[in-house]
Amino acid sequence: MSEYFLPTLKEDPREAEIPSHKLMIRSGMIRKLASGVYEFLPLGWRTVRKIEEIIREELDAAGAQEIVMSAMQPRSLWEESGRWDLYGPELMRLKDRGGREFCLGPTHEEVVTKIVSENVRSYKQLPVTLYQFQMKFRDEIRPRFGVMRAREFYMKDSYSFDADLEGCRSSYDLHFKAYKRIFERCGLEFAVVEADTGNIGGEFSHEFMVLASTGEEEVAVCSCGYGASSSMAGFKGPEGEPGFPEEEEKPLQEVHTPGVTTVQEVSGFLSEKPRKFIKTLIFDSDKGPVAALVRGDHELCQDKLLSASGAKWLNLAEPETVKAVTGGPPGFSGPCGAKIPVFADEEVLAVQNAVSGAGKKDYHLININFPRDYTVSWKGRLRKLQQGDLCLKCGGELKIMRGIEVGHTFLLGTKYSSAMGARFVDKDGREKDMIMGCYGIGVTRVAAATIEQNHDSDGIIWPAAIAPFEISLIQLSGDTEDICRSLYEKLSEKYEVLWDDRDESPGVKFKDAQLLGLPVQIIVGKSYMKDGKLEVVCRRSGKKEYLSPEGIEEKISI
RNA sequence: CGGGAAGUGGCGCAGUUUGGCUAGCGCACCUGCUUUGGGAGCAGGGGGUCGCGGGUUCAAAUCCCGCCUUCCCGACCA
Repeated sequence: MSEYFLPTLKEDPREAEIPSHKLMIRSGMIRKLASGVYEFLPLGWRTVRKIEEIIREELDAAGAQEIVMSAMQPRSLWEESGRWDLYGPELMRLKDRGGREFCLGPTHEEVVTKIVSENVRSYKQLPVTLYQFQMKFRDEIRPRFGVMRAREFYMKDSYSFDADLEGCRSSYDLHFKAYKRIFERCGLEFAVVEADTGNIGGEFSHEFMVLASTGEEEVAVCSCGYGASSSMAGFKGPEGEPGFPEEEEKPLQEVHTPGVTTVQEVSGFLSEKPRKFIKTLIFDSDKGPVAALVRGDHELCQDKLLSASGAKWLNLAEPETVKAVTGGPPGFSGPCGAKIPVFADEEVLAVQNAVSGAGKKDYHLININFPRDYTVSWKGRLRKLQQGDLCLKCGGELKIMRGIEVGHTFLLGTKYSSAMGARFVDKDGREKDMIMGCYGIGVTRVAAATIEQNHDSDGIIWPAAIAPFEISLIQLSGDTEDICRSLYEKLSEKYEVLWDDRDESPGVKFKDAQLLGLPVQIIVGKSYMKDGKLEVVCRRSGKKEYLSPEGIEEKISI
């Protein structure tokens, strides 16, 4: 260790906020070069390679084959798939000296599809699954939390090509199972959830989420095993809602509500519960303005509106647009007499004698009833999941948890193969599009997620499988160098040992050992000088035993 | 991109409000001596364009203008 490049820090770096980020910097795993761009130092890279090796073993066992593709990709390739324009500013673009345009790959569907389409002609050559480890580049809108959301990050991506959907499902399944084993072997507590396919596209997908309070995404999980990302989760509202009995329909009435716009304000002004409100949101989209209705105590899920409307993009409308479409300024929009398509969350329609904006400044309508007073062009699920909602499969209460997305599997279908002409000749002699799947694991993110789940106030507590080393050999007082050297040599035959032979005070060595969090610490000091015993400490439990050095390599378990 | 905060030796910070002596503290680093079980002690020492550029002033880390970088929140709730 006196020769190992391992700069540890006593104090938390100012830039770091969450435990994994602080600890990765303090323990000398990583350093920052620019926002969202990190270097991996020897200790950090060892852990990355451990994770990489676990992934490699499981994917090889599942029949996938490792390759390495270029990080730099020509614009023309991305134009074939249509993503040069679609991917947006997240795509890192550059030009060579001749002015030819390239991007730094954020993912490799285009490249791998080209490779396979150029080299596979017959169903006899299918299925094939290729994977690689590589630095990926995404110009994130806001990099944060160290390597958790970085602009340059190490990723494993694989791609499967099959002759038919059934084959693709089994390729998908092989990956799905391999992923479960990978994350189990890494020692992670995780949930698998049904997820949105986002701009990768495809038929369906699953996210592998490491559960942690610092997670960036919300997921819904049920004790019955069902799990989904919060934007995808199927759910129903809680049963029986006390305080809202069936009511007589009352006549529609306009009330003066000067200057009050938000549900909360109007609710206070009229002494009505938010539950009685119809929140009306006006959006601009590529298909023109649309209105979305959710109950006052609910929140709109924009992803759901996006898929319901079939639009490519949606933005909350500017005040001028709101005025033009509803007749009133923002804050006074309502569903009655709407002239644009209205998308309603199904729970809105059940609200009796509801309150909403009147479509003119400083007025709201009360006693709105469906379908008497307004119509909708679409009804379904638009609102966000919230605490208390019930599982569609078993009726149990869904738990909303935060998670870190470490893996994502997609059944792509023919999206890329048809766009890029990846075809083969099938048994029947006809040319068909290959059916694809793609599968990613954020390797560097796995390292960070592991620390989020495994740390205490002293430092990291590595699961043995991905710890950078397995044993901290801590050499203390004076005359222990020789015994340490022989221990180091003996233990190294079986374990990965980090020998702290630095000329530092005991306190420094203990603190650093706790910080680095290797599973087992072997301390050679007082007890050895006194009665020849080594002190063996488990980092996770803190349990100590005193063992003699003879046959020590057989006596410890990691 | 909108809002907030911040940039001062390697790291963490004070100083800026109210301009003024040689820019300071802790840690780290170097030398020597002592020390050696929970981030050692003493003595000596090295290291700073105070983010960058411009301006105001007799005088700028400090005031003004512009820019850059970093972090946090948001980027959908009418």
